[in-house]
Amino acid sequence: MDRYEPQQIEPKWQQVWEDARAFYVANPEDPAQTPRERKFYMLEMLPYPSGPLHMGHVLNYTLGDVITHYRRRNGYTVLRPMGFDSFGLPAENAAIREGGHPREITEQRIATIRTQMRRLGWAIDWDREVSAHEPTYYRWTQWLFLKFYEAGLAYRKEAPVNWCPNDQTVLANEQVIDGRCERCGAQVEARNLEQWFFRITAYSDALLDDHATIDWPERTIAIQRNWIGRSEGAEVVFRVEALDLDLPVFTTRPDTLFGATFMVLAPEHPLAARLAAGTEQEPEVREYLRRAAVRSTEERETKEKDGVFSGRYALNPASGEEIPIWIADYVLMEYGTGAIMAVPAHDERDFAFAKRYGLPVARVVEPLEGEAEEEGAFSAHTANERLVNSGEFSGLPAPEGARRIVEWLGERGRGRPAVSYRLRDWGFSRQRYWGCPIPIVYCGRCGIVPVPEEELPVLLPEVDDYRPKGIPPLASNEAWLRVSCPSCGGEGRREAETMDTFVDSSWYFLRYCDPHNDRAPFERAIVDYWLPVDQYVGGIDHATGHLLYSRFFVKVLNDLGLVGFREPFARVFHQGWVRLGGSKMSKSRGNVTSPDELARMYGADAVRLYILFMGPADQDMEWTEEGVEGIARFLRRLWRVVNAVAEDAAPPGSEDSEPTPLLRKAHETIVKVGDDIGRRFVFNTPIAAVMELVNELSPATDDPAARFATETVVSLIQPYAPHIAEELWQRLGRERLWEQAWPAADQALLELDTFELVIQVNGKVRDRVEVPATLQEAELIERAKASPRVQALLDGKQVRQAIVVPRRLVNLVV
RNA sequence: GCCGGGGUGGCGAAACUGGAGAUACGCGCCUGACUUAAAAUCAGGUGUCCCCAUCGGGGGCGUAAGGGUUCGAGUCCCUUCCCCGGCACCA
Repeated sequence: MDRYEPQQIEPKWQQVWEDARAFYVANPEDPAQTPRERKFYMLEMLPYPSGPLHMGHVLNYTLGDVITHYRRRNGYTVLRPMGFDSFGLPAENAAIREGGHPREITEQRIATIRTQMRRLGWAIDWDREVSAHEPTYYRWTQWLFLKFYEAGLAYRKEAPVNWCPNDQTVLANEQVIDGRCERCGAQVEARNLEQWFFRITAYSDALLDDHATIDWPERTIAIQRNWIGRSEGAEVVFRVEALDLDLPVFTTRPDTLFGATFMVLAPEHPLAARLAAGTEQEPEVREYLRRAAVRSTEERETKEKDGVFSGRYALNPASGEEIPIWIADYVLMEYGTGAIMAVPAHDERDFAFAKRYGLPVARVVEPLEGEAEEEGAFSAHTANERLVNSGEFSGLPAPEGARRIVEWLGERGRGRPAVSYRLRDWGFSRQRYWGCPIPIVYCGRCGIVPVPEEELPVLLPEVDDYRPKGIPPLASNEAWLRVSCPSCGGEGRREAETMDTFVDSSWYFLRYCDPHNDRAPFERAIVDYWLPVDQYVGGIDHATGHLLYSRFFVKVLNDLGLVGFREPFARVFHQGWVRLGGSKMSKSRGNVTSPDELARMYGADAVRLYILFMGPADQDMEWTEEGVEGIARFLRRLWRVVNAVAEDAAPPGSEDSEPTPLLRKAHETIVKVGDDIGRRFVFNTPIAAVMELVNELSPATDDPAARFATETVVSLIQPYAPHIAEELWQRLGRERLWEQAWPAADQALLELDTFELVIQVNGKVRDRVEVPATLQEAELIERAKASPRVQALLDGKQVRQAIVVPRRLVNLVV
C-alpha cells in the first residue's frame, strides 16, 4: 500500500473537478417556469482583497463548502459563487502602505486569494466571479445609483462628517476608532460638508417589520432593531410668544408633560442663536455656541453636562406655565427635533442638568402603592404608576395618562402621536480615489445632472497621486473633471467623490446570478429564480452595515419592479471569530495566520477538517496548531483502513450482510452526520462521529459489513475532506463521489429487538437488564422489581411510585 | 449602564426536546508492544476521594458559587461571582 500523500492527490482531484466542471451550474433555460424547490443559493460574504486569506476566512468558506457538498448530494442544484469586494479603503490603504497603484495591488491580491481558494479545494463556480472594481461591474453599480436618484432615494445634503485634521480628509465611520483617526491617531472632528445620502430611513418600518419573514439569529435581529431604534411617543409644540415661534419636541413620555419645567435646544439647532438675539444673554449664548462647535464628540460625551440660558421662555401647553429655554450640547441635533422638553423629576439627564443650574423639579408621576421615591429616582412608565400634579389628568395610570394628554394636545393643535428613529440616512460619498465614481455632473445652469445611462460606466481614471488630501483626489484631475452638461451641453464638472464600498456589496449577490449580462445588472427572471439566498454565512460584524444595507437595496429594487422579492437572505449563520492573541484575526490588526503553510505540511483536507473540528463553528475560538496532529493521524488511519478494505474485503455488490454491530453503527453514523449538518447546523460533531466509526472499523476488516461501513465513512467525510474521499472512493472501485447521493440509513436496522433497561431506585442506577423492545410499562416495572440487586435494596419496602421512560428506564421510588 | 454570548477534565470540547453509566471525539500525559534507535504504527491507562482486595470489585463526591422545582437537573427557575463581544447623552 502506498503512503497517504495529500500533495499528490489533492491537485490531481482539483483538476478532475475542474475538467468535469463539477461545481459549475448553469441558469435554467426558462427560469420563470422552473420549479424552485430543489434550488439552493449558498453564499458567503465575499472577501476584501487587502491581503491573503487567514484562518478566519478558512472557517467561513469551509463551512460554506460543507453545506454546498451536503446540499448537492441531497439533490439540490447549488449555486455557490465567489467574488471580491475590491474597491474601498482596505485595498487603498494597502496600496498606500506598500506603494504602487491600488489597481495593481488589488489585482495581485485577488490572484493570490484565488490560488489559495483553489488550493483548499472549495467547490466554487468560477464562471460567476465578479470584482467590484471592474468596469463591467461598477457600470451597474452606477446604473443602480441612477435608479435610486430618480426615485428620490439618493440625495445631497449638508451634514456632519468625521474629519481628520491631520490627514485633511473625511473618514469613514469604520476608520474612526474611539474617536480617533485609525491611521494617525488624531482626534476626529465633526464637520459640516455636503454629502450624498441614501434615504434608508424611508424604509425603517419595512426593515423592522420584515424581520418576521426571515430566519436569522435572534441576536442579529436584536442588533438591527436597536440600531433602527424605533420609539413611539409624541410631538409636542411649545410656544415662544415673544418671537411668535413654535418649538416642536419629541418625547416618549407625554405623561410627564406637566413636569416639563424647562426646555433645551441643541447648540446646532437653527433657532438657537435667534432665540438669544436681543436679550442680555446674547453674548453668553454666542460664546457657548462657539465653544460647542469645536468640541470633539468624545469631549461632548464625557464631560459634565453644561449649557446656557437662552434669555427666552416658552409656554408649557399643558400647565400653561412659562418655562426657560436653555441651550446645551447634551441634546443632539440628529435625533428627534433637536429640542427637548426637560422633565428633571423623571429623566436622569434632565435631573443632573437641573441640579447644576438650580432649575425647578416637579414630580408628576408616582407609584400606585408604596412610598414615593426620593428625588433622582426615575419612574418607568408602567401601569403601576399614576399621574399626580397633572390637572385634570391626575390620578390616571401612566400609560392611559399619556394617551389622554396626546389626545388633548391634538384637539388644541399643540401635539400629535409621533414615532422617532435613531437610524439616519446612509452617507455614502467618500473623498477617496479607489471607489466607484458617482455618475453625476454639476452644471452652473442645470444644477445636479445625472449622467445618461448609455454613457455608463463613468470610468475611474488612472492617476498617479491617489492619496487623500482633504478634497477628493479626482477633484484635482482637471482633464477628467471637465465635461459638457448632459442636459444643456454647457460647461459642467464631474462629481469627484466616490461611493462607499458598502454600495458595491449591497447587490453583488444579484450580479452572481447573471454575471455576464451587458444590457442590465441582471435579468429579473434569473434573480427571481435564485433569490433569496438560502444560506448566507458571514461575520456578525456586518449586522448594522452590509446586512442592513443589502436588505434596504432589495426593498428598493422590489419597489422599482426590478426584483420580485423583498428580502435578500432567507437564512443567516455567523461563524465565530478565529482569534489570535485574544483578538479577532484580521488584516488590519496584523494578527493573522495563513493556511498556506499548514496546507503544505498536512494538506488541504487536514486544514479543512481541523478548523471545523476545533469547536462549534458559531463560537469564537483561539487559534492554535496543537491538535492538528490528531487530524493528520486520523487521515492517515483512514487511508490505511480503507486501502486495506479495498484490497481484502468483499467486492462491491456484496454489501448485504448480517446486522452486525458494525453495520448498525454505520447506519447510526449516517443518521447522526446528516442530522448535524442538515438540521442542527453543527459541524464539529459529525467529524467525531466519523472518527468513532473509523475506530470501530480498523481492527475489524473481517466483518462482513466492513465494506459497507468503509464506503459510508468515505462518503460521509467527503464534504469535509473531498480530496482523500474521492481518492479512496476510487480505490473502492467506484467513481465520481462528488455527485453520489447522500447515504440513507436503513430504519429497520436501527430499530432493535431488545434494549438495555436502566433500573433506578430513588433516582440512582442500580441495575441494567436486556429486555425485549415490545414490553409494556407494567411488564417493565415487573422486570425491574425482579432484578436481584433491586430486590436486595427494596428489602420489603413499599414502592410508592414507578416512573417509566419508554425504551430507556424505570425509576422505583420507595 | 443597557443588550447579547459564555463558564463542564491538564487543554479544544461532547451530552440535540430534563432521563442510565457526565466528560463522546481529539490533543497532551503515563505504561507497554514493534525497533539497534528514532519516527510511524498498535494496545492499555488517564476527574476526585474512600473501602475491600490476588486478578479484581464496590461506594461517596463532582458541570463557576449558593438556593429552588422534580421521581430524576450540566440541561428549567431565582440570587451571586467571573470572562468575552456589541451599543452607549437617542429625550
